[in-house]
Amino acid sequence: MDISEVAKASGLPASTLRFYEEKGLIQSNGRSGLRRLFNPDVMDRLALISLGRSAGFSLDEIAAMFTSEGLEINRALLSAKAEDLDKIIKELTSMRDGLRHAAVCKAPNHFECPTFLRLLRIAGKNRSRQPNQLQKNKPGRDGQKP
Amino acid sequence: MDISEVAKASGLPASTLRFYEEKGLIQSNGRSGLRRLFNPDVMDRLALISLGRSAGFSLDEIAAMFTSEGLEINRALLSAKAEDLDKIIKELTSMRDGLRHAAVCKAPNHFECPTFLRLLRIAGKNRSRQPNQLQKNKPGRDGQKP
DNA sequence: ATACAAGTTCAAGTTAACTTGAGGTCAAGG
DNA sequence: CCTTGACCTCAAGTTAACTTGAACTTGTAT
Repeated sequence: MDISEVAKASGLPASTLRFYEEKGLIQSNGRSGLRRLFNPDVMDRLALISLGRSAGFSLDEIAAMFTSEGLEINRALLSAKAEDLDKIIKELTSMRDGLRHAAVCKAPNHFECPTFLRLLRIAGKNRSRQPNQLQKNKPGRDGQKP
Repeated sequence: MDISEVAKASGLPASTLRFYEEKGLIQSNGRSGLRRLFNPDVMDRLALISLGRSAGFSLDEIAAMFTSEGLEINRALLSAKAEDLDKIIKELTSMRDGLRHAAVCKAPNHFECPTFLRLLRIAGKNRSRQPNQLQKNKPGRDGQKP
């Protein structure tokens, strides 16, 4: 596959694929002239990277999991991450419920609403987590220029 | 309250509080000499900011919710965010389960495990989300220098 | 044969959310 | 009075994860 095929199939811009290669997250297996050639199973790697990112691993952490012999995941690390995720899920669930409530709450302002305040208190307990930013919808930023 | 009290109570370094003030996320209500004085209810604000961050809002989005008259949340936005969260929760749940499985999976490598592959496919569907990075454990970085 | 779209490299730019550093101020204690 | 520590400002630095731009090369279509 050439880079644009991989880009298309993965939804990632070519620049990201090059960047990932440079980081050692994926490999191209040879060139045709200058052009990288990718083995189709790079798609699995990319899926795995995507998974890892979604699960909160940094690219460096993911790279560390892909040791020399393909993929060799540290099982303890997986378990630990699963537990992290579980915690996050519980918090997000509280927040979702809190948000849903706040959206329909009749109190004159949210600080007078006991439900909302309870939510705040839950959120307050977990100050240790960094953002999980959602992608901004910058229009037309897909790696293809018009 | 002076800034160090707020810092202590909130767990945030003073530099972050100043930064938040500059961004308009919190206000100090006056000075004693140079020093900022904070009204105790800044703590509620901070809790709300923490909540917002955890729920995936950027600081700018949060700032936009705190309109002139204290906090005046756009209810439609809240609902929308609740739905976003719900989606994220579902995905994270799949991932958590997938990770738990992978951690104990007997297959010689994860690509031969159908459960893991199913997980990959789930993760693959959701390439639009940015990381939710967990805080690195940099030791001794708490805003207090020795 | 030549144009050109699609590759390539490498360095530098971007964004969010802070942090760090240099240099300055002030109130209280010795 | 003078030192000290906690605070201040403002500019610049940091990190992750990419993106952009400039300048160059190449396979393919005309």
